[in-house]
Formats: sequence, structure tokens, C-alpha cells
Amino acid sequence: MPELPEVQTIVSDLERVLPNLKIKDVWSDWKKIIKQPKSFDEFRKKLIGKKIIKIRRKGKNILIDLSGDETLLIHQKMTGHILYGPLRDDPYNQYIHLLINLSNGYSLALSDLRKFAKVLIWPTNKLDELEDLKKIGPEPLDKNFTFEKFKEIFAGKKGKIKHFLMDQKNIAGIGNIYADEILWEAGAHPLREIQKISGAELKKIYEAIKKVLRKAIEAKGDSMSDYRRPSGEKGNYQNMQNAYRMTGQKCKKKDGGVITRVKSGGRGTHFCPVHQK
DNA sequence: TGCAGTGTTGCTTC
DNA sequence: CGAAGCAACACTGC
Repeated sequence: MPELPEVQTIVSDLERVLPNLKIKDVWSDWKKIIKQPKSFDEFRKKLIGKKIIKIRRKGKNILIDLSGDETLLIHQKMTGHILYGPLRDDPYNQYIHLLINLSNGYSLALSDLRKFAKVLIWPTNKLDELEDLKKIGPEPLDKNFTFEKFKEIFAGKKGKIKHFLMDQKNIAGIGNIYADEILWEAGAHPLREIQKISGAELKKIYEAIKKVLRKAIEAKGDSMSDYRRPSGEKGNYQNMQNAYRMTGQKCKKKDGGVITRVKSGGRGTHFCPVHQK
């Protein structure tokens, strides 16, 4: 599930511990999650001996820059978890499918119940060429992401506002949880047609994107479901949720509304029918 | 017991 | 071309 705030928390946590460690060995029992290079042997050989330089993020992708101008990219998709600790001899997590053993005796692991995660190695200076990253829209918390810019992206688009927010080509990092939370905050109905949204309403949505994502990063992510930090600790945003998975509960705006759940594009969508118009 | 629902993405189909 | 559906996989909860 990790969305922008969760991935940001993971990246900040890792940036504190990983730089300057060296990769000793690599193990996997599900080689299909490794997309590049083609064979696991090559993947392993490329990583062994490399030093970790820097941890970054693009949208929901984690980028680990290594010595030798290589970058390890990890996308956790639905149920991927990044773990860091003395995991080498600790088979407690049956869903760990990739283990990277480090020079301090600890390991970086990717656990993934549904095995949707994606891992690849790519030259750092050629990351721009990766289709996966090229398509991703602007970072919503970047200072370049102005209201003008948001309006530009919005112009001429069709369809429903929630779908627009979740489309990574438009804005990076928003998924099902934060789309519901942002629209609750902005008072906009998730199924509203884009073309019928006024400038003033758009401004509210823009403000809500920044507000909700900032608050969620401060809370270290949302552990309503199974998200955990690399240390195994939970985030706190699940205690602050207003819409997502609050079906049947009174709206916190105290407007008499009850959070309703509908299905849109196959995804659960939660909103207050009173103040979200 | 059994089947709908689950955070994502990208491919297929119409 | 765009929109919608579904596959990738495995578990939880009603």
C-alpha cells in the first residue's frame, strides 16, 4: 500500500542508516520480482561489493544509489515491505523474498505477501530513460508544484477527480488512501467530473493535497493496514483518518454526514455525502 | 465454507 | 484514441 508519505518515511529512515555500508551478498527465493538484469546471477554479481551512497524517492519508487554509477530501484506495489535489521538468521518473516546482506551484519529485506513488488538495477545517470520514471508527474510537495502548475496539468483532462489524483502521470505518489483523505479535506465529491470543478474548488483541492500529505509524513505514514517502517514500527496516520475505511462513522466535520463507501474503478471510495459535493 | 475485497500498475479489450 | 476491466498473487473478513 505504501503511498508518498509511507515511501518518504522509509527513505528518510534508510538514509539515516544505509549510506557507506557495503553489500556483502544477495539472496532471493522469488526471482520474478527482479526485472533487470535478466538473470538473478547477474543481479547478484552487480550488487556484491557495491557501496550504498544515497537513498532517494521518485513518486512511490525507492531509489538506492550505489557506487559504480548504479541505482537499485524498488517499487513495493500493494503489499511490499522494506525491513532493515539483523535479519540474516531470522526466518520469522515467511514473505521475505529478497535479502541484501550488508557489511555491518544487518540486512535490507523486501517482504511481499502478494509478490507484486518490482526491483531493478539501472545506471544512475540514465534513470531518466526508464519508462517507469519518465511518466511520473511532479512531486506534490516540491516547491515547483505551484497552483499554476496544478491548473496546467488539470486543464483539458476528463473523468472523475479521484481518478485524476491517483494517476501517477498527473501527480506523483497519491494512492487510494490519500485520494480519499484529500477530497474529504477539500470538500469535493470523489466522483465529480473534472470539467465541472471551479477554480475556487480546485484551489481547495490543491491546498488539501499539500496539507494532507505533509501531515501524513509527519505522522510517519498510515498503518491502518499492514504498512510498517523498516524497523517494524507503525506509523500514526491511521489515528487521523477522516474518510478512508471510516464507512458508517459520523463525519468529523460534525455536519451530520455518515461516511459512505462506493466502488469507483474497482477501488473502494469513502466520502461524506453532506460536505463533499 | 466460499467468495468478495485488499494498498498498484500496466496490459488487454472494446 | 480513451475508458474499463483484469491479471499479477495470497490472505482476511463477512
